[in-house]
Amino acid sequence: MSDMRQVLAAAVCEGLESLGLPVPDVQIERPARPEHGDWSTNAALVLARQVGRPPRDIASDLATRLDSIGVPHLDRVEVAGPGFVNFRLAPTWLQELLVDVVHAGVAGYAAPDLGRGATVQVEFVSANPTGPLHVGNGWLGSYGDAVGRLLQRCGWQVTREYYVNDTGGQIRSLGTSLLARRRGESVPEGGYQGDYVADLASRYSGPDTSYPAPPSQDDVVAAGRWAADRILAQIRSTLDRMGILFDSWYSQASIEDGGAVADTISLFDHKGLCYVDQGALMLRTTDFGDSRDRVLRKSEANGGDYTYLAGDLAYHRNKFLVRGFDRVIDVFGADHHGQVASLKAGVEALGVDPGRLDIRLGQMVSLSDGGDSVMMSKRSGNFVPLHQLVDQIGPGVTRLLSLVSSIDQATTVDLAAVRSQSADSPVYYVQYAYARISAIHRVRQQRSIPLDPIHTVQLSLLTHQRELDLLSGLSQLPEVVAVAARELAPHRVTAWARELAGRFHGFYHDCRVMGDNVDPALTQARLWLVVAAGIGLQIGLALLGLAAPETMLSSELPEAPATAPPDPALAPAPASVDPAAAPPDPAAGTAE
RNA sequence: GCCCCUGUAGCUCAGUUGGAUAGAGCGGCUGCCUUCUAAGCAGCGGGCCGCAGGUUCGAGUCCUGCCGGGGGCGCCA
Repeated sequence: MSDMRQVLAAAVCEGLESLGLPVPDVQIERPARPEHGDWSTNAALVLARQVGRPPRDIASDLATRLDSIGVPHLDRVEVAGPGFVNFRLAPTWLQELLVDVVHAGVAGYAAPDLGRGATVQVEFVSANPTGPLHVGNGWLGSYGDAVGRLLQRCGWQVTREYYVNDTGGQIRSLGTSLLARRRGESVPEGGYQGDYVADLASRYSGPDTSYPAPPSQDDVVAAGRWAADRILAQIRSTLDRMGILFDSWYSQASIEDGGAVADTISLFDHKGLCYVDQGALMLRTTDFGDSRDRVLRKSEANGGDYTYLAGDLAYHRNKFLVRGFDRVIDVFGADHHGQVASLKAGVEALGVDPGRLDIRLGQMVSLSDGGDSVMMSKRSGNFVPLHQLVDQIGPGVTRLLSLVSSIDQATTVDLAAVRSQSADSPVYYVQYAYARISAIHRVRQQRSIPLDPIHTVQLSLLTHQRELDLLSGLSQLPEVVAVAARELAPHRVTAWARELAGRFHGFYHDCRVMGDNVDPALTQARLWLVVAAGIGLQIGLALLGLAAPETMLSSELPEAPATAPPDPALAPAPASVDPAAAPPDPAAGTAE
């Protein structure tokens, strides 16, 4: 596998050393403008001050030296601008890359082993089962899911987990609301007002509370748990539709019932980190950077229950010390910002290196409908549920919409605009490119055109700018995947996939693969280029959790696009292509 | 008051550890289907990258200060 950046970096180092110059942090970058070459380095600019010579002098010395070193594929070295050294490569570079892509296949290309088998738990969504998911849950859901796919591709052992908050006051409140509805009474202040509660109440066959006596605590909890189970099933089904998958659903009640909260607190106590203040049991989180100490167990006057933090720390003790994850990523909404400092402090108090805990806050998603903002309040029951949006625009469009921008960016979803533009969604742009690739392979088979083994094909015929642009796009995927995984930023993959689809459409338009006017040798080269583009798109689409459809007929475009559910089989689909032998089925392994 | 995120084209957003003349989609206008799907391609128009300083050979990107937007600072979860 030829990593051009490394090859060039090594050459630049060698060149500088042979000139007797110090070797700085050599940066090899891809210039934005084609006239600046395929790659460039700023080494001369960085060195200028240190050495006390004009940057262009250094650059031109370096350029002549590099010319004589004999770097593979290097066509020309030029000095430009304030002192850049620009590299222009021969097309052989990209033709060789094509072979690399085909050999590596979907499973092997752009799969840097960054995790080296370390375990990572990604916890996300974790919405309370007291009502349907809202759109914001969906956004962070596809984010967490995509992060899981990315890390998995990059050599981590990933566990995606939903923490089910199935205990405590919210469940009681849900039970109270349910029973009130069942008796035909209005839901009490602070209860859950949504229609789904009335709906559930009509189906609840629990204790008959139609008699005047008030329901007991047991009745309330039983009703609440019953309702939470039903709601959780709905949540699951919505997430399934969007291809947001979990390996584990972890019950908060199971933690509390197992006594883990008490165990965790006694662990703190043994370390001398606890004290009692006004009847409440406190944890010295200020010892670990928090702005104030936090309550673990409320005073008797306040009910004497454990706080949410105590449960959360027990849960994190479970993650790090019981299940032993090397790394934990918590994906929260920005409205949980207030708990970050105490959670991090508490984890450190457990004796865990806080660097192993990564808390990612997703900024808020707000909705508007043609300019009027739409409120989202679960308790009032006045909000747009995620499943409704999915019904309207389809899971694929919803999913990609949530993966185009960074989660650091607060977004406003204009429902009116999204509905009217869903047919123009970038997801179709990318999927259509894949469908075109599939169509080319279908037609090839229909016309009984053979696909010769790649080592017998004249890839040097691939010199059209469109062909080279497409290959250049493919060459960027490994670094895009690596950066996206490092920054936990799947939207970078989205940007790449759109870009690559664009390059493919351009190629498709200008470069006919098969036909009477096309030299058969060129057909062969282009067919392999199409195979490679398909591999790249499959990788990108799988990372984003989107289907790679073999056909998209415009007659099926109508107003309500019913996108097939995304591939549940996760990232690297096992569609390896044997480059030496038979023609591949471009869509193998990405079935629905 | 303090903490986190953020301000880029009419709208929604990209912009790779600071790189050369800032990009895409949508919307507007104009061309291109006898060929492997026009859900496509090509072109035109659209910008004081919130403002002001600073660091640097070089700042949309880093630092400081203002201005604007969102979120958070519970014995709630």
